[in-house]
Amino acid sequence: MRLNEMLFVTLRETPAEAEIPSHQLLLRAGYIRRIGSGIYAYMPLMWRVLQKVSQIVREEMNATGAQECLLPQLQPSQLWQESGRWDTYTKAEGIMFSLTDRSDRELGLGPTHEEVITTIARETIRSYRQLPLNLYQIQTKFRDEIRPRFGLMRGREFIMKDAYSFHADEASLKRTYQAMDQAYRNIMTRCGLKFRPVDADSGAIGGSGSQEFMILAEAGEDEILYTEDGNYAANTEKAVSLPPDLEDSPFSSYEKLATPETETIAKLAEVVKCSPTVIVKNVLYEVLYDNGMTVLVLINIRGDRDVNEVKLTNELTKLAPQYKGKTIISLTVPDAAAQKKWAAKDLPLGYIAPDLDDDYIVASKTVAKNFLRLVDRTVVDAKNFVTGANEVGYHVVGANWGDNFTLPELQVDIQEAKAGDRAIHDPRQILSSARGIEAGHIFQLGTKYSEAMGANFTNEQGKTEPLWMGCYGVGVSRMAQAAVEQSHDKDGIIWPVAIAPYHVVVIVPNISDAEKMAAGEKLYQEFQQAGVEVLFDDRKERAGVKFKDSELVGIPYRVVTGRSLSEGKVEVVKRATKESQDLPIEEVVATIKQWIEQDLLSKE
RNA sequence: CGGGAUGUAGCGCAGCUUGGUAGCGCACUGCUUUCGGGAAGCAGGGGGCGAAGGUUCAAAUCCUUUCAUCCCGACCA
Repeated sequence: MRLNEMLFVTLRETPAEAEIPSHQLLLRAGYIRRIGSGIYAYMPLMWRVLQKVSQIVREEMNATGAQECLLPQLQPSQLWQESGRWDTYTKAEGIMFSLTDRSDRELGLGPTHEEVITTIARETIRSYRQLPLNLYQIQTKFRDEIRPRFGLMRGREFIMKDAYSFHADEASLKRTYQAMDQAYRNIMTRCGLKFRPVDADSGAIGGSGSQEFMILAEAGEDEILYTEDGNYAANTEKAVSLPPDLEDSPFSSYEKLATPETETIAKLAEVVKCSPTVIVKNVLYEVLYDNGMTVLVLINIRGDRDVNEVKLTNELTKLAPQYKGKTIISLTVPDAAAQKKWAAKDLPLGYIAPDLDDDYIVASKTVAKNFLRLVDRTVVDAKNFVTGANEVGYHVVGANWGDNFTLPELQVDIQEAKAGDRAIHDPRQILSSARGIEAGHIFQLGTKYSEAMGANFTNEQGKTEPLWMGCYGVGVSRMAQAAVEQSHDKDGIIWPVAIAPYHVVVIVPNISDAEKMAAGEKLYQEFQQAGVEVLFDDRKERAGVKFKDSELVGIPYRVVTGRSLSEGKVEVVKRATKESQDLPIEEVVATIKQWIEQDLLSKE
């Protein structure tokens, strides 16, 4: 491609809207343009990058025997009502754009495609003989994100590869899950990315096991906890750990103490002179289920630990049937306004005890009359602990379960693991923290959707059974930006060769120099004939502008028909290292072609 | 949804306090010189200040409403 004929606009200054390097660089180098919040146009160079990423994804998927297809983005609400996700996706998480057509039919713009694919499966899969199957597509997804951010990192419209597999039994599902795990590792590696697979929460997609592929970068939205031995890595949302040991309580007898102005754990620990680990913290949450039922949740957890709301949400979802609900609409710490709706009297905030009386709640048809009491495992064995006295300005010390408070029956793990905690698999290993960008996520769905939607097959024994399913996603556009986040310098982008929009840029420093222009033109033709993806900078610009642009845009190899031309040589510069050398003009094409081939091979 | 901030030319910004009819840098157009690290000079073109309403002789500037965008938080009392 000749730059002179291309829509090629770079910016000298960073647009104010961009915060992180990858977003700034993609805008400055002219790869993307913002059209609305979380909505971007992919310009010609970006589209080439996205197609390269897609092609790598496609090759790795095909290699596992998966088949590519294309599913509709416009999806009837009926399908989502069958799976039970219409309400959660349009109301609770509010992540699905929904619309009504001229005949008053409700439709959603596909944020994901389990419903569609399951419909197809139930209509077409009859027998175990057709299994296993794995169907995938690469397509634009729509999600009404709460807060779109960082350019392509979290957009409301983005490109995703999603795959869905169907199986006769769990063992077959696990085999495909393993194959996908390997395919995803291959994809990330081939794209030149540093990544880490981690245990993950399944979220609203549901199902049992799931794993995320995190691209390591400081700007990542997720925190990863891992051990140096390589045997454990998990998203903080999901991570389990052994907290630091309990310290001995300085109290041996039960006593009520005046502790004015000790609403926070830090202040309390200072005033009563004890470690936060001997404090039992009591946290109040308010959960709203999909049937309109509000339940107040009282959690007892160790003073030095925080509640992991993802874990809590999972526990509360399990308990939903108890309140005749199916899913959670919202989970909040009730503020003063929220408390007014159900509190019979002022709560002793900051001084709540595990036995906070249920008469604080004004029960009604929509508010459960008792607190849902959950105790985190961190305080089940607490001895002589410190906790609130249900009276502003007072705490109790030397308390024990059984003697002073009833240990709640529901014992759960809802503490948030932190860097520095010990690992469960080997307590000698300490968890370290890193930040990552979630680029891929694979799930073992099990029979959740097939059961809900009646997608059955006949097994070898002639029995009707629900299909086992898995689903597997890759954020294609997110991965492309993540690559920039991971690979850039002060001058611009440094694309991994495998996903660079072009491999070589031929620069003529001054197009009015006929000899240099002719040499550039000849090289451009030769690169093309050799099948090398080449850009030709034949613009009427000064040399400095062309050099700056080539670095900003991040083309891996630069060839300059410049000063050394008189000796029959051209300058070749590697973008990543800025390493420069003069090569005889007749050897350049073959040499660079070989470098590119090596670059691509070494990643496979 | 809450909090913070910002909307003035394609991009980055000034001007608003103290109303007087829009400006700077980059980019863009033409010419001259320059020509391997975002050139210099000269001459140009483009916006009516996010939108709507109001106050006023007069509004980017003051008031009201509204829309959009960005950032932080979605949290333990």
